[in-house]
Order: sequence, then structure tokens, then C-alpha cells
Amino acid sequence: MVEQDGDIAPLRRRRATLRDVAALAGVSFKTVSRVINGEPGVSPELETRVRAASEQLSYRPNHTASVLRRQDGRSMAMALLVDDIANPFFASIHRGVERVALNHRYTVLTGSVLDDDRERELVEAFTARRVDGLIVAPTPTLPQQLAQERSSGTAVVYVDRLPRDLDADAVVAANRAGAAQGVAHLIAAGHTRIAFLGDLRSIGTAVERYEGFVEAHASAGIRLDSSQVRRGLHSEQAATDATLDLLQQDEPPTALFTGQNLITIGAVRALRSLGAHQRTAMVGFDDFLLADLLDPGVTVVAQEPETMGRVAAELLLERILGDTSPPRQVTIPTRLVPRGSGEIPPHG
Amino acid sequence: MVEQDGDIAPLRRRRATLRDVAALAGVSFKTVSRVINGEPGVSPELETRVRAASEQLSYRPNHTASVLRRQDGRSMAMALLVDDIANPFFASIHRGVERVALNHRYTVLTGSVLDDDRERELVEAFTARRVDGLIVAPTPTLPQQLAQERSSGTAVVYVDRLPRDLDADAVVAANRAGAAQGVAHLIAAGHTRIAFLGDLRSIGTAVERYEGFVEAHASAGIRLDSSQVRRGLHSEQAATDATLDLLQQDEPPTALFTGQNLITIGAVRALRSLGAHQRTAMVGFDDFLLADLLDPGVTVVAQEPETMGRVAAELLLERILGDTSPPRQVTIPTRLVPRGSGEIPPHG
DNA sequence: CTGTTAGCGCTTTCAA
DNA sequence: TTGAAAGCGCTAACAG
Repeated sequence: MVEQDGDIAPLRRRRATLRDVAALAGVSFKTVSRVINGEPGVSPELETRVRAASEQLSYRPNHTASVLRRQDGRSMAMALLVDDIANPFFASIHRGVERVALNHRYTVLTGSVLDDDRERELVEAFTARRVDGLIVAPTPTLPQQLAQERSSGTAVVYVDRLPRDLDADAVVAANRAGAAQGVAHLIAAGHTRIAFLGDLRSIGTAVERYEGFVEAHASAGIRLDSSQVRRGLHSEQAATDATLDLLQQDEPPTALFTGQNLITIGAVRALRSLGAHQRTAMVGFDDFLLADLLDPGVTVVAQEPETMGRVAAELLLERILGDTSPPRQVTIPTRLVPRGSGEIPPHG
Repeated sequence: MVEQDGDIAPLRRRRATLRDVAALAGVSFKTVSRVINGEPGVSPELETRVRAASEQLSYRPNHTASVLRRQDGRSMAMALLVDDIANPFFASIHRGVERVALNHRYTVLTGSVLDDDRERELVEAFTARRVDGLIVAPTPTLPQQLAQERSSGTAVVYVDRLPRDLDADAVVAANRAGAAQGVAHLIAAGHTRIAFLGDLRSIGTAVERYEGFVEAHASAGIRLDSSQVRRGLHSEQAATDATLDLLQQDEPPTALFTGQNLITIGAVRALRSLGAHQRTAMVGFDDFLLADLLDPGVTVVAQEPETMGRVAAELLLERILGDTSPPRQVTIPTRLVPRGSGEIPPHG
């Protein structure tokens, strides 16, 4: 029984190094380095020998060692910080980032802040690994720390939200304009009593979407009834509860505008449970999978998270490569997607 | 205008090192190392001075350099390879992995294989960074390469699928049993003509789920009609097409069993477009967001991807810490979640 | 074309 | 309790 574990490879066996390859090939280790890095000036014969030796020892370059010594010191790694990678919105951002990163031979490290206070920890872990840049999406709690890292040479780009200090690059959706468009869509359908359900006021995007809500009312000359506004909702359950509460008022809203993914879904659940989903209009900010298969389909103001991730990564790479122009703020347009729920007319 | 860019931090400024801190504190750099690593034997006074200097220079340990020199050479990083991080199933696995990793002060690198042939590239990038271990979920194409890395000391754990070579750890769902239970559920509702829609036969999980489908028929003594079987479906669209085709046969199935997330959704779309969703029973393998809000709610055999990720990461850590026991295979149970679609009786 | 020497930022070993 | 020297695996700068 004991002998049988020759089958499972022993872990932690020493990996071959440049010197090992050099010894086997009978050359100096610098020559191996040249071959591995595709530097010119190695005779074909030696190159062949080196490649054979490298293959035989299954040599893998130690990238971390090479970064350490290298002039520019670029680690060819970037980190992505999100609230929760299991949230589809962030997962899509991640994908956009990854796509760009891979095209530039960059590796992506990821960290979810989750509910714990892991933001600081994560940033420390990433900078200790000397990532070239950080893409930051989570709830805003560490402005100084990031400013610090930035001044130490780590590029930083915000995505989905604006930085508090306002002096860093950011990629955001057209939150205000998009929300305004969504609300205007409800107004165009005849609604005048529209409820707003939004996330925490500490979240910049939530504020902007609320401003869009206000703006649309102003543009249409409709008085906004503050009893129809519910902010500070940070979970699906909170959104469900708030919706139930709103609809059981004396003067319930005839339409809902929801400021975010989970809130939209929470509201849908509430409408269902009241049997009000066919007569209550609704537009949600941010698209979600299967929104079109619900009944009615949910009209949304769609963002493009993958594009946001892509653009953020591109911006980051430019900074890493030395772009020192003033901070840029890129706004990614949103798109209204009518699917039924937003076209329901006001009832009785 | 030009002077104003004192505002934006200069990138690539040299970061402080142990020696810088030592110089400022007036001690040897080894003393700083001791303080930073919490090694005993530094006088309180020196420690205070070192901490102050470290703070002042905003010193960040260079983790990659320390790994290079360190005895055990552990990088405290693990990599996760998936098909597509934007797929909710993989995103949940990711989350489980992350949770465990962070608890053990590990960092997670991620890579999506996507449709391109990036698997080899990704594994190379990760091992070049000397991750301690690899968690592998994607479609199986690189058995030898991974075997190679394993024998060089990189721990490998498969998740969601069994390794071809069968000598590595793996965490999988109870694919066969779960599928059998799902199909038995349809049979219990009175169905005898049940279609199967599954993914590529090259994917192990798809095969096992099909075996469960077969098994459930055998257990119930129902003859399986191969004209009702569609395999090799690898996209939502393919699933939609196959479903349309099945239902337009002379003897259409009265129930569907779908082998995977996207296939389930593709089938739902097909049923909708035929107006057959209220009369065709359906059970899908793998749960998805909002399955309960569709009409009818979609009955599924739910997996627990987050648990799978968690267990995989735990297994990996044990291996990294030197566990050399024979390869283990952990099966995570599935759970049947009735929501309506699976309880529709056979029609006409 | 090929090799030698130095040293990246750190831990290890050993001496003071 | 503190420090000096060596060296992890690699690239840079310079010789031959």
C-alpha cells in the first residue's frame, strides 16, 4: 500500500532553473536566458541544445524572479477588486477586464470584498505582490489607502463608481442620463405617481440614478412625491419589503423605478406576491439574465458591464505604460430595453 | 497647465525597500525584516523606530522577493481556471474558492479559457508565477500539461469534472444520481416519453448525467426511445433548436430533462415560442437565478457550486501543505427543487 | 556570438 | 539582541 504512492507525484520537488538547463545543455546560463527570452545572437546549434535541455527538464521560467531584476519592474499583473464576484454585474466586468488583460499578456488577480472589511487586506495583498495596477469597483471605503498606493506607483482605475477624491481615472455608466431616460419612459406611458427604490446613499451610482429620477420629473413638470421614494435598500429582501410597503399606501404608485439589479428582482417578487405585476409598471436600472422571460418581461435601462471592464483595463494599461495625462472619466452609455413591464399604462 | 500635474501622482516612483526603512531608522536591514515578520528578539525601542520609519516611507513588503528566498518557497497564491467567469455557475465556484483562500491568506488568480485555446497559455502564465496550486474547471484538453505541472510540485484539484487520468483530486456534483432523481421525478408524474438534451459527450459531467437519465428509465422499467435524445448541445441556441425539433416530431415528448444551465434556458425559450410551456413538463440540471419567477417555475436538480469551490480550495490547501495521501474524489450531493415545471402531468 | 559579474528585495545562516 | 554575508532565479551591463 505504501509503495503504491509512487503513483502520486511528490509535491514540492525542486523546479529546474536556468542554471540546471545550462548545465545540461553545456552552455552558460546567460545563453539559456537569451534563448528563453528570444533575444538575438545565439547560434542555431546552441539554441537547439538549449531548447532540448529545457524541454527535458520541463523548465518553466520563474516570472517573479525575472520581474524582480528587470529594469522596468513591471509584473504584468493587474488586480480587480469587487463587492462580490458572484454578482453577475461584477462577473461581467471581470470578463471584460480579463479579455483585455490576456491580450496584453497580463494576469488578473481577483478579490471580493464581500461584507467583511477585506478591502484593506486585499489591497495590501495585491500591492505586496506588486501588481502594476488596480481596478476598483467596490463600495467606497478606502480613498486614502488607494491614494497612497497610487503615489507609490501602482496605477488605479475605478469602475462603476467615481472616486471620492476625483483625481483618478474612472469608467462609469451614464447613471443619471440612463435613469432619467427610464423614468421618462414611464412618464411617456402616462404615469405621474412613480416610486423610486434605490440603494444606499453612500453609493455614488445610487445617488446619480436618483438625480436622474428627479431630473425626469422636473423635465416633465411633474411634482415629485417624496412619500414614493425609498432609498438605502441594500438587499433583495429590503427591496421586497419596501415595495410591499409602497403598494399598501393610501395612494400607491402606478409605476416603479428600481435603481439596481437586486432591487429590481426584489420588487418583482413583491409585485408577484401581491398579484400586482400585470398592472404595475416598472423599469429597472441594469439588465439581468432572463428578464425577457418573465411575464411581463422587465423593461430595463441596460448597462454594459463587460464594456466597462474592457475600457477600465485599457485605461489602466495606458497608465501602466506611462501615460501621465490628467485623469479621465469615461462614461459608457446605457440603453433602454422595452420588454413589457415599462409599457403598462396607469390603472384606475 | 503643465505645472498642475503635481496633482496627479507620478507613476513608477521607486517603492521603499527594507534598506530604505533601515537607513531611516538607523538600524540594519535585517532588524527591519525581523520587525516586519514579527520575529522575536527585537528591543521595543528599535521596534518603535522601525515601525515609524516604515510608516513614514509607506513601506510595503515585496512579497514576490520574499517568496524567492524563502525556504518552502510557497507563493501563497492559487489559480482558478474556468470556461467563462461570467457564467454564474463558475462565478459561484469562484466565490467559494475565494472565501477559503482569503481565510488562509491566499490570493486567487483567475483565468477564463473562453472559446479560444487559452488553456495552455493560462497554465503557463500561472505556473510562471509559481502559484502553489491550480483549481481546474474547464473543458478537458490538457491532461499531460497538468500532469507535468503536478509532478513539478504544483498541486492540482479538479472541480466540476473528473480528471481523465484519474489520479488527481476532484470535487464533483452527484451528476448521475442527481440526474436520475430528476428523471425519476418526471416518471413519477406519469411521463414515459421524456426527452434528454445534453452537452458535448467530451464533457464528463454531461456523460454522467446522461447515464443517470438512462438509469432512471431502467429502474422504472421504461424503454428509452433514442429518438428523444439530443446530445452535443453546447449553446443556448443549439438547445433551443433541438427542443423545437423534438417537439415537432410525430410523437413529441411530454417532458424534457435538460443537462445544464444554458440548455435549460434554451429549452424554456423554445417552449415559450411554441406556447408549450404550460403543458410540457421539464426538469433541468443546475439551478439558475429567477428560475422560480418564470411561469411555470422551473423544477431543477440544484448543485452547490459555491460549496464545490470551497471544498476544492480546502483540498488544494491540504495538498499544498504536504498531504500526500492517495487522490480523493469528493461528491457534493444535489437537491431536487420542485417549482412547477417538473410537476406538470403528461398531456393528451 | 558567448560568458562573467553584479545585484533586484528579501530570508537564511552564522557570527558578534 | 543585533548585524554581516550569502544566495533565491533571474536580467543588465559589460567583457571577451
